[in-house]
Amino acid sequence: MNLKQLSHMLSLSQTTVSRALNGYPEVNEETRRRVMDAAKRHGYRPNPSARRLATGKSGMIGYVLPTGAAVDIDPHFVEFLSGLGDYARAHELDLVLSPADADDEETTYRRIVANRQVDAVYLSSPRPADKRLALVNTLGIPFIVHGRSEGFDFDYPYLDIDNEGAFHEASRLLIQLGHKRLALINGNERETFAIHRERGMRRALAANGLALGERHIHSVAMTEENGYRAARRLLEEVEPPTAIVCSSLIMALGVVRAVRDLGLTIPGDLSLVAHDDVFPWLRPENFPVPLSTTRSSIRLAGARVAERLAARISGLEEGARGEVWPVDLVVRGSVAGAPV
Amino acid sequence: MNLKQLSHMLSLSQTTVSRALNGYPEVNEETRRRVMDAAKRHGYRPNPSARRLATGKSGMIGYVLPTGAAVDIDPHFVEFLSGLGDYARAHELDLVLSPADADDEETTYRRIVANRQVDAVYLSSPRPADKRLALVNTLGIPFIVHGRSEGFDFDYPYLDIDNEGAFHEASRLLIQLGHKRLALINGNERETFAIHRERGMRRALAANGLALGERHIHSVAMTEENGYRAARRLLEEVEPPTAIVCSSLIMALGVVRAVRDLGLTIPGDLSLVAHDDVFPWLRPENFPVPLSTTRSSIRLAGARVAERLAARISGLEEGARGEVWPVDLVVRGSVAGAPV
DNA sequence: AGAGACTTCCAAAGCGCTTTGGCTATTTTG
DNA sequence: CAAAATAGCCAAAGCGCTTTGGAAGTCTCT
Repeated sequence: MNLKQLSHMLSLSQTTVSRALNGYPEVNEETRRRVMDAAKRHGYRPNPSARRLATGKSGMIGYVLPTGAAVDIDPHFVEFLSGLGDYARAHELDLVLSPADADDEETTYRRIVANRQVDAVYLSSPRPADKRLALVNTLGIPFIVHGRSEGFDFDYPYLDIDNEGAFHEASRLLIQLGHKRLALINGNERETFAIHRERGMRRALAANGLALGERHIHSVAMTEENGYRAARRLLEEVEPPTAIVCSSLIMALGVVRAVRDLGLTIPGDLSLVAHDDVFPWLRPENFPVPLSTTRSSIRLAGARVAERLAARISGLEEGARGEVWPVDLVVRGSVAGAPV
Repeated sequence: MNLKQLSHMLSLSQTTVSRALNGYPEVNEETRRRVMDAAKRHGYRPNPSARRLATGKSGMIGYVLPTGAAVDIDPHFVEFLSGLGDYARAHELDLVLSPADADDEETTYRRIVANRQVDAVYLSSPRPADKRLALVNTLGIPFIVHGRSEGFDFDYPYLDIDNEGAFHEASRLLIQLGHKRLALINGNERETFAIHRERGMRRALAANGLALGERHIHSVAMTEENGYRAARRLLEEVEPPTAIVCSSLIMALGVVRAVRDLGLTIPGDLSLVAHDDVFPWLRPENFPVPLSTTRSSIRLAGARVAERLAARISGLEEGARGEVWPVDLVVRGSVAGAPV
């Protein structure tokens, strides 16, 4: 059932039927009703390919997926996606994943924009002065960044959590508990979120006359193994830290293992706080010692990004509005006063 | 730069240029070269929307993503995706994720097929007599199932691992080590992979005059917490199992925690084997006691599915070819002879 | 040399929608 | 009451590609 057939049944022109369906004003309400009715009754659905060709709009949002033998997709991605899907489903928005060589995402961005394959894109894990962001900005496709960049002379729309605030609060708590030697096991130091977290921690330390030693900060890919290694190295120092703040639950697993291997205890010998993106399959309250966390649901962020992308596509949202979500500090058994 | 312009520059018809570019035989090789050259020089890329409308082919593969507030996307998904992307990237294939209400995926399948949004789809986590599979089969869109179903009177193309064989081998090993009370912590019992694993285990037990008691099998969503709970319940029985086979590394984390909580040890009191889909961020060799596993890279499976989908789209693969990959049994420190 | 068979190219008709630029009644306005 | 404005509809021109159905030119064969 296509427009031609439908309009023929109704003895109307394609123009009128199209307009009636798309809510244009220049059509009699009575006529519109007739059209809508017939459309529903016959299950007419405009052919998206045709509509695309005519309008240039695809009804899809895009994401360029960096891939490569050495590239691992962040497990957070799936949770974000989950939230995105929650919103997108209700609006019949599809998501197009365009796999790209991690070393050359530009080509792919250019392609999907030139081809008008998607109406908007979102970027994640941005870095300072991220080239993708500059690119997408000049290409002129609607977009939203999940996270933030730095060092641009233009503004851009983003959704981020208050990473700096979160780690500032976590550190402040530990300091108040008497800890003086804090350490940070962070994510990739080139990503903005990691920079912000470090900044928040340094700020809290500085405010109390403390500092984060060169050796007390590890920036690594967020795997269990890296968490373990970093923790081992930290705890085997001459003057080991008495508290660790860690950028992910997965790394925290490794930290816990290291602590055990060394015959230490949490929170007796070491206080531990980690950031929790809220995975359904790994929860901080179920750690051997319930883990204190800075918590922010990445899933909700996904839903919000989808919502804002939809708004931008339909022109409801404009400009470079940045949105920063506060982060909860959830205190559980893994923190205690500094050992004497 | 569109076809019209390009053909005009070359003083050729659109027909000829189109054919030259698409490798049709009825064009002089000399002409083809000229066309190819000019196309490359001017960076001509056919507009996919137009091509789609004309051919009905979209150059994309689809996946219907079940979503909902209570629905969690499997973390395996991201690894599978990673593999899929590896292949797809090289072939400029994009992946369309269509979020669907988990209780009504049918509507979405029908939509993407009717709209010809994608050239092929893949299904994952199939169940016996899975409705999606029957649907997709009648809708006549090329597809591949990642995993297997059961109870259909038709064949279908799939890629699966030998879950039954894997758990058979794992169980056999444990039995050979003298274990008589084995337990299984499985995934959702309605999914075929879980059924196959249980079957493999039962077969190994039966071959040795043993059985899997009602109470010695838990089928749960694969989270750390569920692994913990199942293990607790198992180990607090009057006659607790001396060996557990577990369907995922994430649940195995919970098992290890339970064992510790109860003051038991691995492998002294309990031998443990888990299935490993090969996550980059959680590796069995890094468990407190290195974990024995049945191993199969889900990432490679993703790449293979993409490859086969591409082959089906282009007509290179036909029929209902099923492909079953063997699974490695990797023995590490978590298994030992049964306690006396 | 003329018929038949290739080879090589082209004009034009789709694909199914949106949108521009009228055209005809009907209503409003001065 | 004529002129102007408005409401409601339509024909046709895109969007940019593929593909059908020739047509013209070149070879081959008898």
